Formats: sequence, structure tokens, C-alpha cells
Amino acid sequence: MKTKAEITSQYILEMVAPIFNKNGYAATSMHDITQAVGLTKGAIYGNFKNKEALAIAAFRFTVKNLLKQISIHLEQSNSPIQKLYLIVDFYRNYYKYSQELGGCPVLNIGVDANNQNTLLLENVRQVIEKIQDQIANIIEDGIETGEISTEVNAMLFSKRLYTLIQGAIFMTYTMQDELYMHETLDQLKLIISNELKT
Amino acid sequence: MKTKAEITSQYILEMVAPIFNKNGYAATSMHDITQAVGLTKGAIYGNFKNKEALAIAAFRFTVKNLLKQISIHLEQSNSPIQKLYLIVDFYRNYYKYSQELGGCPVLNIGVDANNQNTLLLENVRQVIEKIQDQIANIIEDGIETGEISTEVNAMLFSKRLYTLIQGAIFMTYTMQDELYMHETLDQLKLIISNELKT
DNA sequence: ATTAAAATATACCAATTGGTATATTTTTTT
DNA sequence: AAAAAAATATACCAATTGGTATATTTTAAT
Repeated sequence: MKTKAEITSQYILEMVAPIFNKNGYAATSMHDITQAVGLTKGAIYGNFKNKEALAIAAFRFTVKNLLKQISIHLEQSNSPIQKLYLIVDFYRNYYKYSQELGGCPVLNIGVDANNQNTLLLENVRQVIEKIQDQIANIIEDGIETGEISTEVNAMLFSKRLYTLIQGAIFMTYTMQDELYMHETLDQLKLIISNELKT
Repeated sequence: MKTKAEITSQYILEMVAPIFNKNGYAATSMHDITQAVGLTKGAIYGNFKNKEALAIAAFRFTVKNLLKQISIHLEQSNSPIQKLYLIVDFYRNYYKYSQELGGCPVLNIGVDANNQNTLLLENVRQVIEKIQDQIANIIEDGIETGEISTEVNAMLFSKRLYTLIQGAIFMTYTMQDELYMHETLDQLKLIISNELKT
């Protein structure tokens, strides 16, 4: 059974994560947080050591859910190539989806934490590496099953793919125009079908 | 002849711009600024209305210099296609160059200002549109001179190109790994030679 | 050189910052 | 139900925040 503190901690993260994600670390005050959560500082500091620990926990919370969503989405197929298309498909709705999170956590916290918060930045890096590893694993599966050419460098392709998507996310959010995302994903589909086939 | 205030304003922007760019708006205090500039609040507020106006002026200052550098770099050729290659070439050294600016101003301020500072965000958008227009103009010149296929949608290609580059910048900075930039630029060269030729 | 004007420094302000010690309330265990 | 433990609220802290009124200094015009 979950303890009271666990439930409260979870609830705090739910309320706080989008705020940190939207405003950034420095622009989010502990007062903003108590207001959004509806609890006092006593409750917040009882559950989290300090602002930094809270921000890190909030980032991890958001990412955990995001990765879960992607994971569920990829269950629709067992074919590695199809899984890559499903990733592209997932990001079709990402602008809308990520707005509920307060924007893309990887982009927002990545830029925000750079030069500002080493621990937070380290967490962002780990997430990026994890995602890239997962995509690379899918590609390697495809190479093993013969679906994907042995000529393909899995990790390099994965990094290219993720770089493309992050560029699209930045442009889509900054210009508030989904064209950037859609065009990027259209290109990505072409790249997958042109460069991976055996 | 330049007035004292103009010289001082210029000097303040030189010292302040990298700080805002590195730390973001909220994480930069007026105290940070007076320290970096070596002047007191009286001097700062005598030359700039408030923190926001200073941040905007600093962003514009950085971007003005950046665009100038790109413009100079593109003078190396008159051929539109070659100019596109020169843009790619410019971004080969961008990681190093932009570190002196405190990072990429478009990326950093773009993400920082989103949901935080409407005026600052509007300035970022204008810069992005200006750059995209300039690239699109180069492509259209190429179409007119017959160097580039009439099938090419200049604006769309320009947006694709800039989206690719911004993605590379984000990944390069966040992962502190220039591989992302280099790989992206290599791809970009292929795209230019494959998709634009008549 | 004197004066007017412009630029900068100083000293201050109320409000907000992250954080804490302690009191109170709520849960859990017995 | 009573006692112990855990969780939350309250009231406070020193430090910092952006900004300003005014005094002083520096620059430019006469």
C-alpha cells in the first residue's frame, strides 16, 4: 500500500511538472508551486529536499510518462521498420500532446538547464541517450531479421532521426506552426523507406 | 559623432548579451549585469528603460552581428547553389563561434522566451523569418538563373534547411557533441546536390 | 572657463526569493 | 481509543529581486 507521502509526492509532481517545463527553473518560484499545488511550503519541503530536487523529480516524472506513451504506441507492430514509422506517427500528434506537458521536456529543460543546472542537464542527457539507444535497438533488430540493410549504422541513423525531430519540435513551438513538424515527418518517412530497405 | 550614451549603450550590450543568452531572462539579475558591465544601476537604467528592454536590445545586438557574419561569409560566391553550400559551411564552425555569444541566440532565447516574454519571443520569430526569407531568396535566384530546378518550393526548402540546422544546434549543445552538427551538415550537402539540381 | 546638460553613482525601497524551525494536524500503529 | 509517528501548516528569516529618487560627476556648448 502506498504511503500518504507517496501519494502526495506524486500529486505534487503532476501539478508542478508542467510549470517547470513551461517557465523554466529560475522563472518558477516556490510560491508559484504552492499555489498550483494547493499545499503549503511545509508539505512541499516535507516531500522534496529543495527546489532543485523537485525540478529534477518533475522532469523525470514527465519523461517517464512520455516514454511510456511512446512504448505503448510502438506495441502496434512487431516489425522494426513499422516501429520506426510508428515513431514518426507518434510525433504527428506530439505538438498537441506535449502542450499538456507544458512543451517538450527534452527541448525545454535541455536548453534551460544548459549553463544553469548541471544535475538537471545530466538528466536530460540520459533521457536523450536512452531514446537514441531504443531507436538504435529497433534498427539493429531490423538488421538481424533482414528487414533493414546491414549497411545501416544503427546508432548514427538513430541520432539523425532524433536530431531531425528535435529541430522540428523547436521550430513548431517557436513559430507556433505545425508545418515544420509535418514536413519533417514527411521527409523522415522518405528517409526510412529510401535508406533502410535491404 | 557618437554621443557618450551611444558608446556606453553599445558597451553594455556587448557585455550583457552573452549573459542573457547563456542564463536566460529570469536567471539573469540586474546585479549580474552591473557586475559584468562594471557600471552601476544608474548607468544601466539611464540607457535602458528596464530589464526587458535591455534583454531585447541584447538579443538584437547579438543577432545583428551574427547575420553580418553570415552575410560576409556568403560574399565568397555569387552562385546561388554555392551560397547554399556556404551556409552549410558557415555552420561547420558555428558551435565554436556561437559559444562566444553564449550559445545560439535563436535557440536559447526562443525556448527561454516561450510562455515567458511575448516581446522577446516576437523578436526571435522575426529573426527566424528573416533568415528563412534570405535563404528562400537565394533559392529563387537560383531558379531564375536556371541553376536550381523550377520544381523546388523555395520557402519550403528554406524552412526544411533551417529546421535541420536548429535541431543540430540543440543536440550539439545539449550533448556537447559536434557529431550531431557535422552529420546534419553532411546530410544537408547531399540534400542540396540531390534535390536542387536542374 | 563657465554654464547647462547629460550621464553615472549612491542609497534606498517594497516585494519576492528559497528555505527553516516549530506548531498543529492527520495517519498509522498498538 | 490512545500513543507514536508522519505529514502538513504557520510564521518567520536573511538575502536578493527589479526599480527609483536624488546626489554627484562627467561631458558638451557657450
